[in-house]
Amino acid sequence: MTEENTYIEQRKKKVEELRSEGISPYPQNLKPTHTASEILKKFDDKKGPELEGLKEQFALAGRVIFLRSFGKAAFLKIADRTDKIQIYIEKQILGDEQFKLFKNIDVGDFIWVQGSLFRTKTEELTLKATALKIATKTVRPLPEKWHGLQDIETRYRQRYVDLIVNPEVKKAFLTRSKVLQALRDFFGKRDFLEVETPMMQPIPGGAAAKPFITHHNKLDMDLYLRVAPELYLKRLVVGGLERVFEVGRNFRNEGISTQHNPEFTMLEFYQAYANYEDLMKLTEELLEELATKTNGSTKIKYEDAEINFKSPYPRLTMKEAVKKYTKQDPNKLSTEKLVNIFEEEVESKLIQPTFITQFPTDFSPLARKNDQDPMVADRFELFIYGREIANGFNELNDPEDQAERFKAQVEALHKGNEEAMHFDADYIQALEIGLPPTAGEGIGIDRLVMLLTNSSSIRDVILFPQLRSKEEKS
RNA sequence: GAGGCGCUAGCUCAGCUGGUAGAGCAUUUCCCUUUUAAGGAAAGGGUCCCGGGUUCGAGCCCCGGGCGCCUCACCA
Repeated sequence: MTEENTYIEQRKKKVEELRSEGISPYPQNLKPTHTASEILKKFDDKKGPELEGLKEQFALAGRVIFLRSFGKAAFLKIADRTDKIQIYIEKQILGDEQFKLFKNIDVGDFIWVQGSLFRTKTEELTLKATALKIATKTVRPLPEKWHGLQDIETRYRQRYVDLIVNPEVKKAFLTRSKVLQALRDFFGKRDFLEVETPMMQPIPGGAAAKPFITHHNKLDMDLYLRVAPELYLKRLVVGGLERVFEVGRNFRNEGISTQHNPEFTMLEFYQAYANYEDLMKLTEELLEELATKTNGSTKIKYEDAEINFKSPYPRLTMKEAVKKYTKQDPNKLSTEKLVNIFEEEVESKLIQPTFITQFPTDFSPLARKNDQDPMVADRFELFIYGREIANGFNELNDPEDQAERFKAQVEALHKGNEEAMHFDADYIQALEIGLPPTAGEGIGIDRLVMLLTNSSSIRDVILFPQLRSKEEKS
């Protein structure tokens, strides 16, 4: 049971009133002929007299988001998926019976209206209703019109309300959708195949992260929610799918923050015969395209910064970056110290898109060693606004080397490092069948969308972010 | 996990030094045929997050708990 209040009681009474008059509060088959934006666009430049000369009738459907009544006339606004448009109601035009029906309508209800167009005294394009139907009677009130819904917790828990009353929220998710569409186009054009690999994996792999565990009853086996699709995607390259990409959810059993949600969306792609330098170039092209398609420009505003996605992006080795941004001599540092100092002192300074290359091999168990310096891997990460956005490298395709790396990981796992990788014998077998020279990359889509929508929290780009459940009273 | 801040009407918020719980919007009723935060008149609406404690008396003070946000830690 949900909690009741006088608002809901009053509106449930209205539902009963409708029923007692033989009107369904939840009817079907009410078809609009137009959308709000179609009408607003098409008649944008038409003056009042021109509109009133039109014989055309327009049927619209949407949610009433605004209502102002004057006794025998009223203005209301309805919102459909495209836009908002004003409706004018007049008793004389609508007739007594329909006007009585209108009196039953509250803000929040869905209605269907038909009528002609005109302009009000203030030149607002408005539909003059000649017919009106209730499409869905609603019983719970929406937040008030000025302040809307501010409470962050309620916004996340009741995203459906947030989407109705906070337009910028809808806009962010439209942008997110555009990003996904654009990146599919981008890889499609380049002959990449979109694939789907298991989210439930018997052996978690592909990233250093603590997995969620679940259980399959019939098989009586534990399964892990994937922390990355990487090892499966490379199996596909072994199988001859030379260019693959997957965009989908990864799950990591870690803390939650403005940068972390337990389930998040990752793009991973693999290209045979490419190397990590090719991928840096590809990444530059991709980000330029995504920024342009979502913001109309390669320059975007993010918090206090202006970020320019125009390529090329500076490339620094990790050691060069430490040298440039700190007072440390990178050659005198241990591998661990180097990485620590990089993370603590350098990352936050990488505001404009910057590639950092040559990561220590010890920290890159799936990456191919550099031919000149086996201590480092041919790997890069892309940082923007101090955040890691992408991670790519030449794939390690030497099965013996990979087996050694797995063994080191398993050792770490046994020492209590819950994020270390497991030994994946089948993956080694796949490498024995043969992975052509390949480079691969992962891009954190949520974090990228944060940048493109100027969102400070990952929760603002995930429709239903993970929250602790509240005590249910039901 | 630690610290800080917050939780009061459907929504947004006020509530002083502990003394009968408030406003705006919204709702209900009445008036109102071109409004743009429409206007006028009246009315109703509260588990002050939860549980203890102190007190003659707690929204306010103390203790414990819940949920959220932020910072840090953790986390590629």
